[in-house]
Amino acid sequence: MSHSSLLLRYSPTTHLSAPSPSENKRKNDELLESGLAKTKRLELKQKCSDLIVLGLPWKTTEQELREYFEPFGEVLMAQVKKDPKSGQSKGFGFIRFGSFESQMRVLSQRHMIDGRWCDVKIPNSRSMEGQQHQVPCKVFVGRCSDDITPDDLRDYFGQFGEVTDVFIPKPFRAFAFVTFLNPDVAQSLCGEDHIIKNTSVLVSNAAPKTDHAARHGFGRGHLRDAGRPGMGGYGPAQHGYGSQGMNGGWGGQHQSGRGTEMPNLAALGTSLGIGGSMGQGGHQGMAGGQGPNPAQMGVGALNLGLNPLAVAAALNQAGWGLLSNLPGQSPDTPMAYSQAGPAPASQAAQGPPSMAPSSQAGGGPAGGSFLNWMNQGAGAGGDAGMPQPPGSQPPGAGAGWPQRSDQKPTGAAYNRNPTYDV
DNA sequence: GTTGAGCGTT
Repeated sequence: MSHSSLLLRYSPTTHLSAPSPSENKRKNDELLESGLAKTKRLELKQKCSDLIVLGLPWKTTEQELREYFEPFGEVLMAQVKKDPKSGQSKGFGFIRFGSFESQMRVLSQRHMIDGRWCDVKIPNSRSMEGQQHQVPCKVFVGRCSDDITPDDLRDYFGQFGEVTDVFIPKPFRAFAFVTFLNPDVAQSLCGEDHIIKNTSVLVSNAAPKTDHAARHGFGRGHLRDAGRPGMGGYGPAQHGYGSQGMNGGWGGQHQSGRGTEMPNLAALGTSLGIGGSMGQGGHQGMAGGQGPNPAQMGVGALNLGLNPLAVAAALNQAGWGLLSNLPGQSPDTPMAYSQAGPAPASQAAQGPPSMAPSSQAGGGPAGGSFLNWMNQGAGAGGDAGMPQPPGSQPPGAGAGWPQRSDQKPTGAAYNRNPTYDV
């Protein structure tokens, strides 16, 4: 199924069980609420944070660092970490942008600074924060009867949107988890009663996993009620996208080996507004060797000139888990995006290696990487939309990463084998 | 005066 058809099919009002008038009112409230939550989600997601710049030349000064990044937008802070005694640079620094758009733009590519390729990332000290704002794709299904199978749940909930995972604890505990591709679908179902196999089940928010120790021992005793493990449920808790813990969050894996609770491209599409608009690469207007001025590019995801795949990759490395190693993913979903994006003419040669499961070996730079491919413009002409400060685009770039003899490939771009986490 | 994966004295 294509992504677009999924979105078209999604309707918050499509439910089998007829809601009572009072339920309808509540439903309206919830829709309102969900809108607010969505807004908040957006705000949370668009907060700037400091960015770490790895791989700086020893000689690069803070002034030079700032000057390099200024074409991307207002630079609020630029610092090069140095040894206090010698004053010698440690080879990395931090920058802070005034706008999220600038941040995204910078995160989505590598940077040639003073002759070295540098990686810009969300620093580890901050990367967990993003995970607290993840959108729950998973719902809790309470009051399950013991004759409801995973397939039953998959079939039933499949009418609302693509189901990416189903989990029924064993031994039987009268509840289950269903994960949707689209977090909006998941949210739209929360608080509703549904009838499956003549059983009325209650759908509510899946609580973040916070207490691994308790779960380990099948800690039924500490559950607040038999139908609701952990905290959350629906209601006021819907306001809170931030999970309490730094670990777990919304990303329970259920030991199923194909965890899909992380935010995905569908979430991106709905919350950043880029879904279904993957056109022909970047803005041609940015092409040309002139000094780019990314700050003048339109704001709003649709006008960012960002390749959605690039955004996904950026968010991924920003700790939002959009891409991950999921060897067990269904084979059809990635294609929905690979088709939507600009198809590289020579995709076999320079497409994201992760598209091909066979390219997992080693995880080295051989054959490039997703980010690699992305930064080449993700295909013909795609990099026209990427700001390329003077000097950042070496001659011949686009045919592959420049491989400097004195600089080995660094960072996640080479260590990962991202596959689409959708 | 060297180095090249990492993660921020305040």
